[in-house]
Amino acid sequence: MQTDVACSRLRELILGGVYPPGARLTEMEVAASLRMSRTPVREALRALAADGLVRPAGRGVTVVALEEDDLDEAYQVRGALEALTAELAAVRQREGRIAPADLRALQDVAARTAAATAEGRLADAVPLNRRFHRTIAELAGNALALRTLERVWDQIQVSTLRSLAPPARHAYVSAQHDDLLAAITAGRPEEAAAVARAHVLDTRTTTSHPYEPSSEGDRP
Amino acid sequence: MQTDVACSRLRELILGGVYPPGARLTEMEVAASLRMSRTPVREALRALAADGLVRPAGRGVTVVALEEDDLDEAYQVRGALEALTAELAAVRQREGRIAPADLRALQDVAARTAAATAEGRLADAVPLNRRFHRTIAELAGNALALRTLERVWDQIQVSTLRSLAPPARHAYVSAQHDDLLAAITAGRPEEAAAVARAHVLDTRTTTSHPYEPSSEGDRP
DNA sequence: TCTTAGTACTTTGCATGCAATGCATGCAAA
DNA sequence: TTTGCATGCATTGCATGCAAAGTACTAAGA
Repeated sequence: MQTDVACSRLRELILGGVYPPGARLTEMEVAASLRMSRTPVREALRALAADGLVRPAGRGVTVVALEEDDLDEAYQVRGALEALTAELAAVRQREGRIAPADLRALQDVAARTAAATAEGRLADAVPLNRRFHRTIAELAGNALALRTLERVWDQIQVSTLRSLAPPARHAYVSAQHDDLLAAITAGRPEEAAAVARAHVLDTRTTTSHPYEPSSEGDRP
Repeated sequence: MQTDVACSRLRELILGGVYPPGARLTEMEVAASLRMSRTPVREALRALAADGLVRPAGRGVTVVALEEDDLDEAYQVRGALEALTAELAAVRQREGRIAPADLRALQDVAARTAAATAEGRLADAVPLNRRFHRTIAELAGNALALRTLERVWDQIQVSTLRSLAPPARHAYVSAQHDDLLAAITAGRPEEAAAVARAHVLDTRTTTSHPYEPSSEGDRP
């Protein structure tokens, strides 16, 4: 269907930064550029709004641009959910319910992430990093958690397109990934949960705050 | 707008059990009964699908009917998120950032929930119970967590309409609520998180499994 | 120059028509 | 009795027209 086409196409464009945070989209514009009528575009925009990628802003919609406070919230939710998925994955591993091939695939992704990170290939490292986290969520066997996390990841990704991770922290991040991988591989749920959450919150504090929010009036 | 009307009206009907889990809805039916054209109905159905209340099923959509496995997943996510909101609420309380009036409102809801529960007024107790949990999530000050939890609560509510909580556990539930309230009031984040999560998972195990799923083909 | 009111235009929201799709029903044949 | 197929119909997907609502711009008055 055209609606799905519009949806995935727009998602790519937004996540790719072609439509940057704050950009305004109108039905007619998008319909013209995608060469379809307004109806499917309309539905696609509503779907993206439900996913939190755009939000209605008077006339039309704007690409979501999370404030610092919103990013804090997003990372808190992400931390809680990734702690859950890491824990569940570790439990499954402990109970022998994770196929060796799947575990090896995870280790492989981790290794490639570390390599890309170490060599400074950010264009590779960023998607690999996300894939590492997603693979864990898949191993957890909780589809709802996975879907929910995808939403949160998307929102965070859009709002942090400009500020790619500072290279100085890369070794540190890799070490955290290793710890998480080890906890899961060894089947230690509590440790996996704690490491995952700490890693996510750490990512927040080291990636962010280009300026201090200094308590100004922040009601939209 | 009519779309919003259709959306909230349908949400009521579904959460109220008028359209029971598994019920099939077609655009034309709904449009006729709500006396509007198919276009806003169509958008409303898509919005509900994004919220997980209905899902596309061949022609039209069906009201979501979570399997036991799906309910397990939903409760896991709910547990993780409510642990987060309880923790955040306790932190805010500890830091004196919760208005005394808000805290009293929470205590009030807790008391009314306990009363309704003790007196067996299930019709009151169920919405009050949800309101208790929602009030905590509101106190946490994390809008994303609140929105996400609303989604999960909705899905759970739809799928557990028939099986109202077994009366035998009511005293137990009230005790757990008291513990949670106490941990938040005293500003003890770790304890609040642990109690909240345990309470949610406990709700799952005591509310559910009317029959053992015993691995039969269970497509309706 | 600043403010205000009026007007015109952009853009959305909804309805409806048309075409396409997929499912059900019935019939025929094995 | 069952399987295969064809036909008809219910239902959706998309386009377009029209009306309403909000916004921006212009002009006039203070």
